Amino acid sequence: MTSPTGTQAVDRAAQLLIEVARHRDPVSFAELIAASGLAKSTTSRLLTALERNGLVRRDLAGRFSPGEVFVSYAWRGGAEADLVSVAQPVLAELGEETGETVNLGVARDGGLVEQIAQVDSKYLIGGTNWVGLTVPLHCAALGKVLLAFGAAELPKGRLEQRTDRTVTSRAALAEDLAAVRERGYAVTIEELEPGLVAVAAPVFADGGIVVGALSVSGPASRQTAAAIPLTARSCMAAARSLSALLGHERPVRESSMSSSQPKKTEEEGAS
Amino acid sequence: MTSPTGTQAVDRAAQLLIEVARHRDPVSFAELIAASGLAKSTTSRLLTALERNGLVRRDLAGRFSPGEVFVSYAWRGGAEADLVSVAQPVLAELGEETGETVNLGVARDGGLVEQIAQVDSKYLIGGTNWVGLTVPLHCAALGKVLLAFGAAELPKGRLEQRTDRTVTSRAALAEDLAAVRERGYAVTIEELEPGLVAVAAPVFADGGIVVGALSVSGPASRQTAAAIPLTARSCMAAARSLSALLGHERPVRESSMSSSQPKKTEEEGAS
DNA sequence: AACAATGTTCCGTAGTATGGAACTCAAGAG
DNA sequence: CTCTTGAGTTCCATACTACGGAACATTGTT
Repeated sequence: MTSPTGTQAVDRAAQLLIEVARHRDPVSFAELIAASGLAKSTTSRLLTALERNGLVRRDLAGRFSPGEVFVSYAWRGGAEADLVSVAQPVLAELGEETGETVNLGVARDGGLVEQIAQVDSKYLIGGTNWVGLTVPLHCAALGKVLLAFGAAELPKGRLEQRTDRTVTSRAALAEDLAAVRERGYAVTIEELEPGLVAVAAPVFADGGIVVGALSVSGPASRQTAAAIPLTARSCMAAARSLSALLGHERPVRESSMSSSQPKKTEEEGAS
Repeated sequence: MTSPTGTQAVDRAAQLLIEVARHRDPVSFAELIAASGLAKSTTSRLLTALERNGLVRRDLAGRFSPGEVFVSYAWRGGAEADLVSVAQPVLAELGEETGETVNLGVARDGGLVEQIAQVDSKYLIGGTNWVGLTVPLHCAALGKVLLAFGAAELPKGRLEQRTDRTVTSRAALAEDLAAVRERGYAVTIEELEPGLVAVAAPVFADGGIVVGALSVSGPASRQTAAAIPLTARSCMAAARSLSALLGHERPVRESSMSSSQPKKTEEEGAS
């Protein structure tokens, strides 16, 4: 199927590396041979090369885990920085489409969600800059998505009553979250701040893990009951395309590069 | 062990991948050519292969960042799981050596430190199981190390007074942290719980980032003023070897990638 | 002690990766 | 508008590199 020439060794090594990186637990040499279908000697040589370069590590029992390169990438928060930069064009497009304030949020410990990227509303009445701001999970659309899809956990203790519409009963919230899972998006109507309505949808990474959420927020005057489903549709579509960029349910890769790729005449924000 | 034979292509691809993973920002094709000293065509072929396998990603401007494989590893917390398993033997040895309770801790948001691995004391009077437990940063040895080395931040608000020896003044704590940086280890004497003394040292990952801390805790009766420096020495040694396993200050890896290296098979020290 | 299982090294050969050059595409310059 | 320049990909003959079977180490098992 995939027969791009001139990279057999690299492709094989990459497959071994992926096999190691995907598994939650260390992988044995034998499993790697089985998974790759390569000769023992070849596998050994490739793994030694990967190990020498710090891409895999071998434990005392001879099993393999991802190496220092992965570890340091993960610890220095590379994935989050990456998320922001990969997300930027998607946010921009969603902002363009809805005209409202768009945010990307991730879970923080302590029952909070932090907005890590934003595109400002096109209207004069819109959100201020929320980047870096953390808000409670239970009263934010972003937070509800993260809760609903298991990317965050409610803290113990009472749920803060931000407005008179904030849901503070855990039972009521649980129902709400079930609805979120079913619909695929969350809505908060004046639960965080009077007059503020937000819609959010989950962003998945390769492996189906929810890593964040995408939200569209606007004043209740614009985001009426009638408008919300439309906003939600756009938001979900954007979240899906972002997920795709992160490798979630990755589209079938072109087996041959010969077929011309669909041209991207997408103009990027001038800068 | 260092006999790079039969893996030229994989080594080159690995170096390209590392170059991409190390940089905080996307790397351009031209930079990669310069850094690797490879021919354009070769570089292009290798990068295409890495991209096809999801190890690197190419943005709209054609620059490279780490791919989905890295992203999903990082998001599912692979690094932390890895830390625990890599650390286990080191903890065990430190426990053997000191006889006291040994813990590995990492920073959590909200001014807390969580113990993620433990080796129990050999004595009857020792720690209970603290894995999963979180404690405030300012009154734990682990926490002080994380604070001193920039792996955690103090929360706003008052610092909880756990015992009458807990340091609750931010100024006093700052001095304490300066001392920690200088000595290379932190000590808490009955600051978290009466009768409990702990010593902790930082664990670094590749890149010099502090990812966690290693602690030895015991009753004040055993960890006397005289014993503490000795315990600290062991603790620091263990932390250093754990850091080494994570790639910190790893033995000289040719400064970057050796440029202008025509095709001479360099004879690195005789095999 | 002999065996079994697991992983590494050897080595001749086949076939794969290599890099210069040609080519494509896009963006400025004239 | 055409010409030029730069960035990146594809092509292709060559020869060097990676391949894999088998021998060789190294441990663990009966």
